[in-house]
Amino acid sequence: MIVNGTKRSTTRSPAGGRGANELCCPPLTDAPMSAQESDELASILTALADPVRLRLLSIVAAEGETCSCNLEGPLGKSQPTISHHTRLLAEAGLIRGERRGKWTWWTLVPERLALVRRQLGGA
Amino acid sequence: MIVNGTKRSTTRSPAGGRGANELCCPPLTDAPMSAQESDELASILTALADPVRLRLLSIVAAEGETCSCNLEGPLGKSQPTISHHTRLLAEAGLIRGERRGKWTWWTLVPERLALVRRQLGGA
DNA sequence: CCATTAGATTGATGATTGTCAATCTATATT
DNA sequence: AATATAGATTGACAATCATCAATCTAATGG
Repeated sequence: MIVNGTKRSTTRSPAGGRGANELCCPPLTDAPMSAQESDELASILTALADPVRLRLLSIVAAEGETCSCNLEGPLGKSQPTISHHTRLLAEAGLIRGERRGKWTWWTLVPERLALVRRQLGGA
Repeated sequence: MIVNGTKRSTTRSPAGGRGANELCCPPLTDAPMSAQESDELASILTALADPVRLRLLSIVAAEGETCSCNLEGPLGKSQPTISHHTRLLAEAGLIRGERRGKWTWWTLVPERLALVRRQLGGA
């Protein structure tokens, strides 16, 4: 079922040639990153580098599963703006959306956050 | 000694009211973030969310200590551009610069990266 | 079938950002 | 003092981004 960030052109997984929970690359503190590695990580970090999206993400994580209508209020943003942010987060593979009836239910993709932590020099 | 990112107007530490290695906040996956928390984290993530800066950071981490002149070549960017990026990373508290003679020596601030990892849902 | 509701899409606008040429500052060397 | 070198600063420009009003799509309820 097609929803939000899932309308990407290619058939690639969330974003970048790997599954969200695959190992990928060593921490950036271990060895100089390649241009490709840095491009991929930067694209995920760009999705995270916004106050509204960080709070959105934390709400989704806290609620376990949330529809967009539960986000507009707490975040104080318009419906199109929320839709925009959920789309960016989904394209980055950080959340997943599932359409059920009128609502889209968003859930966290914890492995994706774990990948970021690891590449950021995770222990 | 005044160098690069250190020219900020206030007397605050690296960026945000805390020292780089202080505890601050629980992971974003534990509870909804406040607007202030998300602003602070987003500002660090914004500094990280660029391919050139990620590679710059990984080179500094690998070398242990590097002058700007060792960055222009590997990163393929002009001198002002490198200076711009080191400044942003320093303002975010992710690297520290020390002027010695003609050179500025950059070092990683690992606690700052650790803080980001923890807030990103670190174990 | 019509009205309502959730949310995605489009288009426009103001703000931010990455980049570099040109310039400036400070240090080192002769 | 004159020259050279490392790097910071300024100014400009194109590209990207966050935001929202307006519109469109799809599903629900009468």
